[in-house]
Amino acid sequence: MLLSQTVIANTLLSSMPRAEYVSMMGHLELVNLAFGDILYEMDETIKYVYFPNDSLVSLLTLVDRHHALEVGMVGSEGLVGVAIALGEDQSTVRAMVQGAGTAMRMKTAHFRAQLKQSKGLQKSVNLYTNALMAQIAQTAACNRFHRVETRLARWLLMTRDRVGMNQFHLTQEFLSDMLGVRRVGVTKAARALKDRKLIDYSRGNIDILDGKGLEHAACSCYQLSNHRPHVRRS
Amino acid sequence: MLLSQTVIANTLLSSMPRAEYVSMMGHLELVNLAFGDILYEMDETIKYVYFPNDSLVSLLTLVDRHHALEVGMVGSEGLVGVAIALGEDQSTVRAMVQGAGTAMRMKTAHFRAQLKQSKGLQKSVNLYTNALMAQIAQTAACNRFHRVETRLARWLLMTRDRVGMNQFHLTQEFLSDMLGVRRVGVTKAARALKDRKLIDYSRGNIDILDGKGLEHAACSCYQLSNHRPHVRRS
DNA sequence: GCTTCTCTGTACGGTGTCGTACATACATAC
DNA sequence: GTATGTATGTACGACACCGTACAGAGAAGC
Repeated sequence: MLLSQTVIANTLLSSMPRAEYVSMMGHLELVNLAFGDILYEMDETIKYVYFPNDSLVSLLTLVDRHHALEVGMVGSEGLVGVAIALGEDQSTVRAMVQGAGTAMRMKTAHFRAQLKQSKGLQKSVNLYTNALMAQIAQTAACNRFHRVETRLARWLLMTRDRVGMNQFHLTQEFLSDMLGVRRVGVTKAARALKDRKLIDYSRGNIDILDGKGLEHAACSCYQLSNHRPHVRRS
Repeated sequence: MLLSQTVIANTLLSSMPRAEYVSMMGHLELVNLAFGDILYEMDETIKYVYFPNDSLVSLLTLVDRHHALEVGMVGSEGLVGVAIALGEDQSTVRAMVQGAGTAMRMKTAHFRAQLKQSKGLQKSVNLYTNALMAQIAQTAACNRFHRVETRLARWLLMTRDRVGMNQFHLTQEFLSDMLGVRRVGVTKAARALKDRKLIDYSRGNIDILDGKGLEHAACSCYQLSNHRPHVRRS
């Protein structure tokens, strides 16, 4: 793996003024994130903030000890642990690795110190926080009004955009916790998309066959929650 | 109305160091907010940030031109327009006055200038932003998993806590946009709560008869999204 | 080969909400 | 008092999803 290439894969970091980035490099640590890793639990103290490179992290809200629901998705465009930038020590959500890969991580104390002296980082993080908030709000409405099949399509597209590939490994059991539905509900929705030749899958290996078609099958929330942050941040 | 009393009703402002507050007083303007006023529309430029005193503001996400859903509720514990503090000029939600009353408002440019020189304000606003984000995430899950009757109970309690009274005026038509359900759905849920002697109402005049009982009828989300921010912020 | 485990598919009654239409009750204005 | 408008209540078929149970099908271990 080319370290120099990996280091700047996170756009929040790569878009920083060079001088600022250099000043924080010493505290950045490259780590491998494995599928299923829990970066932190709900109400748990945050020790590190993570800047995903090619990894992908889900933010989950847990309810009634039974149900889980994804409220946000963080890839190379963002950071995990915005609460730290907002002065809070604990997470209000579970952060779980949904796509294996690498990330840069930094101790919370160092991150806060860096934020104080780095205007560029501050600005990027703030804008990202706002975009994440918008994503969460959009997801909330989407989960309320749209059908599982539609939401699944949106979810797959958002994942594709962040991992940058049309194939990835995710079981239906896992997806049911993301979408907040039964596993059987995922089966039916996935089956429908498969029958329409938009995707293919087998034992967790998902393949997006027709991206354009899948976008058409997804709800308008995809356009909003996914593209808007990118446009705005530049 | 006693002005001096009204001015410090917003806890975000009243909890600031006195010196800082004095320095921003000149730019704070006392305004009356009427029920139904739209402070700003989705994707609209934010001209003022608002610090509600006894007023209450709903943050709504709009979907498919049909549906509306409340994702956040802002009373005297917060401010409307956190996006400004995060460096964004436009709102990603609609902000609508749900409870008439007064608020302090400030031009966005002044607010940003003030933020730069006032550490206390910065800290308060950041912590509130985090609490709001947690509220939105919790609401997202609640809307997904809990029934209308349960959510209505929670919503009424949250409103009560913010207006500080057991009576307020809200039609079922209005409530349907808050909860993201049909008006008829609200009727059935409200009727059930009425039959249980937890609330009473007539033509929009809602009266909470049994607060404790209503808390029992509400979901656990009420405890979390409502109380946690208060505990944390102090 | 066989067993075991994981992942996916199918079935079925139950229920919460939807969309729509219409009826009743109260409030206000004239 | 009558008319009009607003708020609430009732009805009914449709449907998306639930909870649960069980059956196949592919992968991995022995």
